[in-house]
Amino acid sequence: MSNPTNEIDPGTHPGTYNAADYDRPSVTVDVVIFSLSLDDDDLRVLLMKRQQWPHAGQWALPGGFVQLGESLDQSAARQLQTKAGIDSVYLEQLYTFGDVNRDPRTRVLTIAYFALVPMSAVQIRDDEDSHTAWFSIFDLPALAFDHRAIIDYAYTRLRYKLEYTTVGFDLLPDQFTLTELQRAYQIILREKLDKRNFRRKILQANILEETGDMFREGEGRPAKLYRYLDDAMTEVKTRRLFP
Amino acid sequence: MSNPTNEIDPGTHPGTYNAADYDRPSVTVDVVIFSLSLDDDDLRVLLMKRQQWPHAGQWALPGGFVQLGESLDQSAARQLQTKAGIDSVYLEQLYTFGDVNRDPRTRVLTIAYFALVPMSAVQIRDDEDSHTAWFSIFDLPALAFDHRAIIDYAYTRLRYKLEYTTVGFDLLPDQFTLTELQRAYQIILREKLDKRNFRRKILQANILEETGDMFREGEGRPAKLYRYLDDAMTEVKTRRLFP
DNA sequence: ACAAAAGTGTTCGATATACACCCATGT
DNA sequence: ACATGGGTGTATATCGAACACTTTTGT
Repeated sequence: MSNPTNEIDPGTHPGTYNAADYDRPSVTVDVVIFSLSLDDDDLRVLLMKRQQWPHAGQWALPGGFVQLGESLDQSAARQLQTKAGIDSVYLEQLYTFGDVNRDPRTRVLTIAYFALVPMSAVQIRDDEDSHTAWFSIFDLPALAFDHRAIIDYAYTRLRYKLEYTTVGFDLLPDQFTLTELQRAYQIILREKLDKRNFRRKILQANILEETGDMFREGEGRPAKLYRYLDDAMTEVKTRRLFP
Repeated sequence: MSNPTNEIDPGTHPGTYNAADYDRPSVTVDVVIFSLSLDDDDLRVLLMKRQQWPHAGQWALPGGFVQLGESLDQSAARQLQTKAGIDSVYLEQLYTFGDVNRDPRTRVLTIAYFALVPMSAVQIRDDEDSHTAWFSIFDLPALAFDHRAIIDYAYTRLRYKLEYTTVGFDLLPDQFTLTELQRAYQIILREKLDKRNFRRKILQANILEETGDMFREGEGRPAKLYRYLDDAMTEVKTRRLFP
């Protein structure tokens, strides 16, 4: 595992060498873009169909090389813009995948990000280009590279964060009803939540304000619309939102 | 931010190109090695003094280049072995730091890891080589690169994980008393815990077994020694160990 | 009038928190 | 005998979980 001729340490004991002279892996960023479809109770991920070797014809996460002049966060944001036309959404670094043979071409590390985009912001040219499409996280096709593992990891993190942060709001449009919010939680957590308990807890957390408007659709009593108070902390202190 | 000539996507739409032909950053791994000194109520980090430019004379995290033939986890484990002589400890990937100018030499990403080593496993040649030393996390010297930010991030993660996992045990030797365990928690969380409540909760969690031995030192009643049940889950289900 | 969705309180069990004294040993 | 650290139980407050009916609208 240890290769003495390559055992150089730029961080602590650099010799008189040029860091750029040594073997370097290729580095990409891949983004797991989540969105919610409340209509059919589905959590979806954006995938792109590969056109070339390796894994030609398989679906893969949107991603690309990290350029030398951009930070990792910038690179991930650029993928969102260029691949999905999405701007300024929730974006968080997830994990760096670096198994030696995860890419057959050469050594490629990938820094995985996950993004949450509200349904309303989704204007992907989905049909214009059948190489880009949304897939249910509960029914994924075969995926290129280790992208299945990356998505699984991202979904675990999403469920986890939902319990003690307010990331759920990033999947909803600016204004939403409490029923919509509850359904978002139910889809992601895959469990039914009690309506009264849910509403009490979310309102007691003091992170929502009524917009004053109402949402009417079809029959039934109109629902109050709420807005997320952005200045509310995103970490819900010491106690979980949904323990 | 977007450079069209470099806008190639190996993950999704690779052209007929060689991934290795494009600009690649250098990639290192840096490890935040934590240890506890129960004697003086201190949480410590292992640092190494840099000998060369840049930041010569400043302290830095142990780390080094990722080699093409090793995974990231292997690379981190190798740093632990070669820099600190430590084997098989708790080791977890933390975050990848990739700001454009974090290293003045060239573009260098670093994948930060954090390690928890029990006091008993610490046999660093600390005085033999004054370039390696332990520092209190509460009183750090000036650090090279962005290593201060990396340590801060690692400490936040450690405190956080302590509350809902059992990582605390990885900082203790194989056998320990409940008082030692409580002090470990108190040092990391920086708060005093109630003795009775602490003991009740940790014992009710069913993750410890009595070794049968007693610990005697100086005056006072001897204390029962406990061992961590390794087969106990490390994630404490849905409820926090210390809410 | 009725169907459909929004909205609303209370009870009960579990858990967290606060708190003070006796026990076993070394000196 | 006393100093030192180990070990133990109870009462109260808070929080989570379970549970069903009324209100407002469209048709």
